[in-house]
Amino acid sequence: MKTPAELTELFRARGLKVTPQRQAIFRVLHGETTHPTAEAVYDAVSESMPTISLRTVYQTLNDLTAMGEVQALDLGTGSARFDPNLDTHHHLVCEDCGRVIDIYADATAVRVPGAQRHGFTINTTEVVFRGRCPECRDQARRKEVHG
Amino acid sequence: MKTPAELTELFRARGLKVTPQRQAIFRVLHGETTHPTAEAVYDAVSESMPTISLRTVYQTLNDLTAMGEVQALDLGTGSARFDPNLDTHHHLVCEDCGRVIDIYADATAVRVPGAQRHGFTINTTEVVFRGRCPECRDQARRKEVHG
DNA sequence: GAGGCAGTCAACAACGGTTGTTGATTAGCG
DNA sequence: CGCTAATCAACAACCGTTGTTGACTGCCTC
Repeated sequence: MKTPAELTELFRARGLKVTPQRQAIFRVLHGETTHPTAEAVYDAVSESMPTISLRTVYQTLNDLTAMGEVQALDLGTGSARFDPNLDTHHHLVCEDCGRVIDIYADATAVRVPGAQRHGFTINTTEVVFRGRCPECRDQARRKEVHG
Repeated sequence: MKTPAELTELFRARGLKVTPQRQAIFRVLHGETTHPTAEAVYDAVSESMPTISLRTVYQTLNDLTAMGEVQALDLGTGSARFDPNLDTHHHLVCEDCGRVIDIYADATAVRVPGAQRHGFTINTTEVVFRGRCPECRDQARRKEVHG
């Protein structure tokens, strides 16, 4: 994603004010690779700015999403996740803990055969790999042994 | 998906009773290709059985899901959708109206490169194509003209 | 064919994630 | 400097889904 400085410019250009809260959110998101939920962003920002409200975090994340600077993901983990990675990529999701990992795999070969297109205009192709992360697998195995 | 008769057997084998409500749900789902929401199933069943409760529909759909006889899909359309199609297939989703269409496309070539696997055990690979159905596209165009 | 118990019902509450609202306060930026 | 957006706290509400209760029904086994 863009740097906090670049986002600052963008917000100003859009007539949006660049508040300390927003800057703090920019900083948290920048370089983030864990696809945090709004709640997670809120927690992270709260460390340096304990008075920020969850409401404000949602607001700013939605602004960023509307501007296309982050991507909102619904991966069926209960809550939306915000992905600062704008490169074309896919996702690997742990079915237990909900952890999300970026995957760079070529999916250009996967197309909808014309006969099945039903007149749709197709905009995006997402691939979601689901499975279990090592931690959750170990935990499950440990449970089995003890059960 | 299995026929109502086969599902009846399965339910009995599991010690679950085959009530008229459940049979009505079986009948609605059988041959269904529209990936209905629980609400939609409820509406459909209500026609022949006006006293059925939404609660019961959820219960039975969850039972069927647990038994692997339908697949619960979260495609980011706000509510879960139930897919009676158990063949390996993918989905085409209208970003406007949420309509879902089954897609048979070969995605076996799409794999997670080993280096990116992070030790995950990968169980499934879902491909979701997003776009607009003809109806929603026309509607959007009409709006543009008038706007 | 009768009884036990799963299933169902209605009605209601509650959940979790997210958004709306209000009214007061703060502070960015032209 | 002042306009106005942004924020805050506190609360309510939304939607889809699940839990609960207590009474009733009817499937299925024996």
